[in-house]
Order: sequence, then C-alpha cells, then structure tokens
Amino acid sequence: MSAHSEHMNETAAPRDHACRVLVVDDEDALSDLLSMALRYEGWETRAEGDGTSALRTAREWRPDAVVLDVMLPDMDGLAVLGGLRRALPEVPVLFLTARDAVEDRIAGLTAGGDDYVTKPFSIEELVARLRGLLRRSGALSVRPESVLVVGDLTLDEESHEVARGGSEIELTATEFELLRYLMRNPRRVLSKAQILDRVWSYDFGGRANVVELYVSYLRRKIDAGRQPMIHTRRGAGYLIKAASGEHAGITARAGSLSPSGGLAGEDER
Amino acid sequence: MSAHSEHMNETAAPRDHACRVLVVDDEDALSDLLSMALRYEGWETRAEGDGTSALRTAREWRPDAVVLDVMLPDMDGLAVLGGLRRALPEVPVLFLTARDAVEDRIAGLTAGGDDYVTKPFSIEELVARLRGLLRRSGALSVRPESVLVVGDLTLDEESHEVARGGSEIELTATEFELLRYLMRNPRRVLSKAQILDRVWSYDFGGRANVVELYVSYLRRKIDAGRQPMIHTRRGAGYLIKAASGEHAGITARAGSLSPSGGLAGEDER
DNA sequence: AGGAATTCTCAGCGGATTCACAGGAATCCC
DNA sequence: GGGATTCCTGTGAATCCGCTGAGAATTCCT
Repeated sequence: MSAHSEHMNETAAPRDHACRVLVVDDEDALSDLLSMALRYEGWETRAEGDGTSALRTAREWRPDAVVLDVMLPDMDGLAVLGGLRRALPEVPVLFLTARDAVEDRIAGLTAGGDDYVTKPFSIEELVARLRGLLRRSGALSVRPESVLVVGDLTLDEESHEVARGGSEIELTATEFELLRYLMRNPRRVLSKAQILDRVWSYDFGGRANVVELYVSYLRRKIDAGRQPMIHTRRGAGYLIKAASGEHAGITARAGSLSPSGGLAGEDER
Repeated sequence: MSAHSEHMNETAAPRDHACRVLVVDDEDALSDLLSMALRYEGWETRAEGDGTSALRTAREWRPDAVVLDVMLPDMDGLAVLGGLRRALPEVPVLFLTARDAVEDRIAGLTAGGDDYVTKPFSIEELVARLRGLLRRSGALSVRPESVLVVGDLTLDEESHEVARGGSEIELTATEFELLRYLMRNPRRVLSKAQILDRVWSYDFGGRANVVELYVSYLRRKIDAGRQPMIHTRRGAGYLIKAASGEHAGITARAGSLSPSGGLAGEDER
C-alpha cells in the first residue's frame, strides 16, 4: 500500500498510465492480486466478478483494456466478449484461461490482436502482455519502444533477444522474465520475495532459493568475465545497474521510460 | 540517437490508411472475429447481418470494400450484389462461400475482379485477399509492394513465389501462409497459439503440434543447409529474421516499412 | 477411379529446463 | 576469532517441450 508515491525516475516518466483496465474474474484472491499489480503499474483498475456487471462497468467506465477470465459463473466468456465488442469495439482483451483448456476454445481469440495468458501465470508475464496490448491499441500516450536498455545490456521484449555489448545472449524463459523484471527496475533493490511474487506463477510452491539459483544463472550468462551488473544487497535483495565504467545512468527504456518502475517505496518482506 | 525509431504495430500492417470495410455476415461470432481482425489491420469496419441493412450501410457509409457472405437470411447474395453495384459500382467485393458451393456461380460473381474465399478460411488468407482487392482498386493510399523481404528471403504475395538467395522454393499452401505470417512479423516472437489462430481456419480443432510440424517443413525448405532464419524461442514461440551475416535488418516490405527491423544502425546478430 | 500431393495425428526421442538439495563461500555480529 | 546467517553453485532427478518419422485421412489432379 504505502504512498502510491510518484518517484523521480532518471528521466521524466511520460505517464503512460491513466490507462483504465477492467479485470473480470470471479476468484477474488486473483482479481485482488491483479488489481494491485496493475495499479502498481500506474494504471487505474476496476474488478468485476461476473459477466453482467462486467458489461455494465465496461459501458459506463469505458476501460482501455479488459482482462477477462473465460470461465465465469453467470455467462460464458465468449458471450461476455460479444457484449464487450458491441459496447467497446476497439478495446483490447487479455484472456485468462485454464492450462488444460488451452487447446479448447482459444481459437480465434488472438486472431484479432487480442492475447491470452494461461493460468497459473506470473504477474510479470501478464503485465508484459497487457502492456503489449495497450501499446498496440494506442492507448498509451507514448508508444514505448520494446527494448529495455541498461548500460550495454539490451533486452527486446518483442523478439526476446538479449545482448550485452552487442553479442547476443541466449536465455531460458524464466531467466528472461527475471532479467526483464530487473531491467524494468534498474538501480532498485528487489527482494527475493518480490521477485518470487512477480516472476514466478502465483501458485508456485517452491523455496525462495530458486531466485538465488536463477540469479546465479543470469550472472553466468550476463556478467561472465565482464564488469558485473547484477549486484547482491545482502539481506535486502538484488539490483541491476550499468557496470561502473559505463556512462552514468544510461538506463532507459529506449523510447519512453516506464513508470512501472513505480515500485517506489515498496516494502520488503 | 538511433534509438528513436518510430515503432509500428504488431502485424506488419502498414497502416495503409483507414480503409473502410463493410462485413456482411449473419453469424455474429464470425463477423465479430473478422471485424476485429480487420480493425487490427488498421482498417475501419462495420458489420451487418442481413442484406437490407447491408445495402443501407453501403449507401450511407460508402466503404472501400465489402466482405459478403453469399448465404444471407433475407436475400440472396446475388440480390445484395446487385444492390451494391447500383450503389457503389466500383467497390470490390470479397465473397464468403461454403466449401461445397456451386463453383461456377461464384466464378460468375467474381468476374469483375472481385474475389472469394471459401469457409472455413484462415484470417491470414482473408486479410491477404482483401488487401489484394484494396490494392488493385486503388483504395490504399500507398500502394504497397506485394513482395515481402527478410534478409535474402523473398515472398511475393501476388505470384506466390518464394525464393531464398535467388533460388526459388516450392511451398504448399499452408507452408506459404505460415511463412507469410512470419515474414509479416519479422523479428517478433509469435506463439503457437497466435500462429494457429491466424494461419489455420477458425474452426480448426487440432493440436498446436501442427505448427511445430509445419515449422519443421518450412525449415527443411528454407533453412536447408544455410544459415537458419527461423528460430525457436522455447516456451514462447517462433520468429523469423535475417540470418546473421546478412545485411542488417533488411527486413522490409518493399513499399512501406515494417517493424523494428528496418533502420540502419541497428545491431546485427 | 487411380494416383499424387497435402494435411494432420500420433508417438517416441532427446535435449533443455526447472527445481530440490546440500555443501561450500562470503559476510555479519559479538 | 568463532559462530550464525546469508548467499552461491554443483549435482542430479523429474519434467517439459520441441522435433521428426511413420502412416492415416483427405483433397487435388488427371
């Protein structure tokens, strides 16, 4: 909670928030989690638990994007989609679907440019997808470049390419998500708990030790031999920053700067 | 610096101006899907479910193209076509017909340079056909070249010719569509679900495994022995890009330009 | 109809990935 | 220094994912 303070970022953040996101899911725990994460991202949110209210809210509140669970108590997700389209033809939709239903009725959902995420997902993934949708729909005031840059390290969210000093680095899916999270919050300490909550699926039952493991993997690939960029703050967490010797805080998001950094004044656990 | 590239939308939809497309179909699900896909392509759409309203909208809204299901509840496709021609003599029409429709009748309809697609179709196919119609009718402000280029790989959407490094490559229909989709989104990871939604017909019930299969076919024909251009991002999807060693991001649509690839000063890999 | 080309299912292989565990290294505190 | 705490990383097991061969089903061509 804490003051949803506006923290100074290295560059003036062009407020691409103000986006409104409607979350439609009947699991309260999940939609709370999501709302919090999205609000964190700088977006406004509303949550609804059933199709009928969702449609009402959609009409009245006119969100810029919708996160829609395809399994709803009162009406089929597809029916909700139909209503949505009629009310807000342009609004992009991010579907949530159960893992095993994947093959099922996702057909055609992404054809129009919408996207989906299978449960259980990681917040990082969901937010990234949503950001992609908003970017494409033009809802973001400034269309952000898809490349994150910290020092001589770059990460392209569209091609999933990562390179340091020009040479490409191969990462696994988890490594990629972890690095993206770190790079989205350069020079900011992230606790293992935060990382776990953000990068691993919300139902992950494992030990916090995986974070150490994956940081270790990342270091091997990214800091190998060179000036280290990933640093440990014992007892607090990890952070990434341009290697000393680099130009100061060349730590920007190529086009605009993400406010997402927004983890200002976060609390640790 | 160079970083300031104007970024584009997902599908290499070259923002060819806001063409207006009228969709006439009585199946809501399908016309929703279509509207969505076309809007995504950068076009404006209106949907109507019967011939009468379709004609009214055609007269008032004056679309640049019409997608017309020949099976309508109130009037025969032929009658609608007649009305259309009277109202908008020049407008190109893309017919939707059932697979087993009487072929010669359609042949008659499309005599004027119109085109048709049989249900069930893939979004890729429909969009490509429509783009062709618009291109020919001159409705597109910038007439895009019909050749997609990525590295030394070229694909001509009109002649359906594909060549790598000058030597021609024979592809089956599905392989062609898959490659076109990849090439329209160079250097962007496309998930198997996205590919399935876009390249396979909307009613395809099969497993995502076909995508792997067809990627495998494509690789045999395109990457055979040479520097691979089709890459797997395990856990994420596939992407195509110029082989390393090629000229930088010569990854353009000959006429308009496409995403990230383009500009000089990009780093190579 | 007969044969060829194409599409697709199925199943198995093999390597990549994820993760638990545990011992060792670094750091902190008294 | 000594012990406690925290972090790092090698090892190995279970699992997941993608690739591909074989062949059935379908469509296309003549």
